[in-house]
Amino acid sequence: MSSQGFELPLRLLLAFRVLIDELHAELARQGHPDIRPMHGFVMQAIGPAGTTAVELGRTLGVSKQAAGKTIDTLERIGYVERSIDPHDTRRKIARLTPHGMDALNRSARIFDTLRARWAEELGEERLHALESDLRRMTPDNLWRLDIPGWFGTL
Amino acid sequence: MSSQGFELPLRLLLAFRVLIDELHAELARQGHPDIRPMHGFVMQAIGPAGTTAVELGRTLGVSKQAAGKTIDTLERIGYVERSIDPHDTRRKIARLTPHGMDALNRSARIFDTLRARWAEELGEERLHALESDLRRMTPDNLWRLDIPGWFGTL
DNA sequence: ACATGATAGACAACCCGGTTAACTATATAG
DNA sequence: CTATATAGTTAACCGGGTTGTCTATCATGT
Repeated sequence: MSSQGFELPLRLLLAFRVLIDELHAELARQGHPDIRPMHGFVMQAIGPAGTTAVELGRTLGVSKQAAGKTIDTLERIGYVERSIDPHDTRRKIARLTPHGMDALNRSARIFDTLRARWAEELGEERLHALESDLRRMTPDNLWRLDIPGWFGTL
Repeated sequence: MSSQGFELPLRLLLAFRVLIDELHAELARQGHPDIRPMHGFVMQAIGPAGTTAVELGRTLGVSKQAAGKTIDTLERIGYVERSIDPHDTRRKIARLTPHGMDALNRSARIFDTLRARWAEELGEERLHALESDLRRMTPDNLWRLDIPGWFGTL
């Protein structure tokens, strides 16, 4: 009895949170104290070419309003800037500022070093197997989960 | 470049969400459509003996007010009931109702079958290795993470 | 050239799960 | 008996979501 089944999902969440927490501790040390856990993923989704609220909402699987709000806050704290699309004055393209790109680059590097620590701890083979197993059990598209509000709410 | 480092945390989150989503789809089919993703974990934390808001807050690592609110909603939807502690009339002990215990038991069974599906897909050895690796990389205490608000916010 | 329909964005009201601060009521220790 | 600690409640707020409604612009067909 006692259902060890709870163990698996909890460990997955915990592992995620541990990585995210270490990332943000390090990001804070490196000059990005204001950034919030999802901002890195959002900026990753914005990409180098920039995007609009509607597009961002589609790729993240949230409403355009939610995406718009997130862009608002990223703009407010200086990680994103908006400009109107000259070809379609309805559209406002959100692009990463240098500060935003810096955060994204640092996030990537920090994640890489965290992964390296895991590789050290578990061995590269074990870690590789873990990643491959996780890929097997999760959808192809990392972003679009088709679970409403999967971002931000348990 | 291109930092495969994002892959690991995202896959962990995704895997968690996939399990949670399947759990709640099945729970809804089995007569618990109103339950929310964290409620299962909260009820697990409440335990068979019941608990108070302050205690629950401590074990979950959230404020007593947050714990109290969660108990409020669980009470409203009929999964928990409160009664004053005769030995200390300040305390209100929240206990699972039969409906709540039913949800908890079903959750445990569903998680077990989901885990079994993973074992089928990956092989018991691989899954075991995965669980053991996750344990290696995460804190001992599954509940108390000491990340403020780790529940519910990315 | 113009009416019509689709699309982008903004705004409001709300939900959920968190936070801190301030308060009441009870218990306990000196 | 007083002082302090504790349990619970309430209120105001935040971050990230939702839906609904509205305006402005674009694109298309007659």
